Amino acid sequence: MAPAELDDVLRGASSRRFAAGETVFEQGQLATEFFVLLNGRLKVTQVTPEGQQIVVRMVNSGDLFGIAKALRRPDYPGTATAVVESLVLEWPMANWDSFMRDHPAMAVNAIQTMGGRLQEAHTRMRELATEEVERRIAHAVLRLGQQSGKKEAGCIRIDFPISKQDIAEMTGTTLHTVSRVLTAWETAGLIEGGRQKLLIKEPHKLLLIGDGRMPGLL
Amino acid sequence: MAPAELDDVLRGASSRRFAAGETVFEQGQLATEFFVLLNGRLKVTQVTPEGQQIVVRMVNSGDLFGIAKALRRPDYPGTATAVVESLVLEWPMANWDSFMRDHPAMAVNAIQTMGGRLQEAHTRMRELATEEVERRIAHAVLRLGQQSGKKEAGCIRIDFPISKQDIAEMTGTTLHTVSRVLTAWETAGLIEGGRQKLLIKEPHKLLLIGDGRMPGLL
DNA sequence: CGGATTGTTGAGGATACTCAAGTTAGGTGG
DNA sequence: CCACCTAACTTGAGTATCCTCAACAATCCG
Repeated sequence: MAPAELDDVLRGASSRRFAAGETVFEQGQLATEFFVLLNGRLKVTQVTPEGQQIVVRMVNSGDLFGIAKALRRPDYPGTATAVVESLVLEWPMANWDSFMRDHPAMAVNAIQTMGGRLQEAHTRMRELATEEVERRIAHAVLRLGQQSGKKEAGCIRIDFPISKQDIAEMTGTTLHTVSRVLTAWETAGLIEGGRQKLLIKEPHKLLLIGDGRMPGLL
Repeated sequence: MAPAELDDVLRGASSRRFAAGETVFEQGQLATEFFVLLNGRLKVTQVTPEGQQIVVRMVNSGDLFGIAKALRRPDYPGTATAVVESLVLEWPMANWDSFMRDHPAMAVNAIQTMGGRLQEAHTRMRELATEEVERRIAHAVLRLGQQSGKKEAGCIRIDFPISKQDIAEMTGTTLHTVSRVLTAWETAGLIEGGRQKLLIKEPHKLLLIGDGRMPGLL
């Protein structure tokens, strides 16, 4: 995008800071803004009518989020919560249509963002539909590592806090089952430091478990 | 879209007919075309490395499909099979970028198509993660009715053949369980004619089951 | 230091899968 | 038009996975 064009786009934006635990927007709220995450980490969750929660996705630096307009919805379909201190850029949703019209590069970008999400959603659907719990957890942990992990000498560090409850809500299982699985993995030396900043010590073995090419430790 | 613009778009297209059971494209194949379904009904499936199949979605008249480019993929991620005789319009994938660039209306359309699919994918994810089998089947059947059913005096007719295997692959369960559930529903008078053209006789009761506000018949 | 949140671990049981054997429906060819 | 054949479905029994319930332990945070 040309610098002049970029200027034009940024002129409409304002930035905001969120502390860990604060929410950027809540499920059901009227969608008055859309956002880009500049820095930090968010999780997007949904609550079912019965009160069960699921984690829809994690938002990483650079990601577009809260684009209810693209889904033709007046409200946000989920809640976005900062898991670490985060900085976001926000635009009035009223700008969305004109942005799409006047900046084809942004439209293409939006399409590709949605394409990526659609693929991930399909992957998770397939996992939920066909895989047993331990494999789903392996895939979820590996995905976290890929999307927001840092390599450290063959290991992968997930450097933001992720609770077992969160992992359960990503994989359609319970806190209890996640605890049992991760304990078994830690005992076998595949991972470490479950509580705050998970370290994947043997990504390769986790991958084997995820693909069902290794027995599983339960 | 202006008639002249539409003409321009249609010039690049060719149409093709598929008999029931024929495939429009197969998973893994190089994506050389994208499509619009003019008439008929398709299902899009994926096969897991272990050989399990899942139904990703049904394609209805007017739907855009096979848009691998929007997902930044060189190949089709799934297989599209005609479930009834179908007519499709196809364009060389090479036209995709120029279409998006030159016809903002098409870009907006593509975004909204993807938005709709993303929402459906999230809904199914949530169902798979939190609901028990009978409720998932209820939701899947109701979704089929909404997307491609015809109202007949308070009932809803799904007028294309749908096997129990297909429903199982939509809901992450087995043929056997689907059979037991549908048999129970048919006995209770909620549905009829499971084999070829399913008739939903009591959509309201199915909705109650889907939402967990009715005991379930297993 | 104390309360709250988060995680651990065990026992028991329900849901839904697997395996297995039969049945029905639908299409095909004689 | 009927007989046959195959694919789709039905139904039962046994069982595995994973959930629920429950009590306790550890960690975090002010």
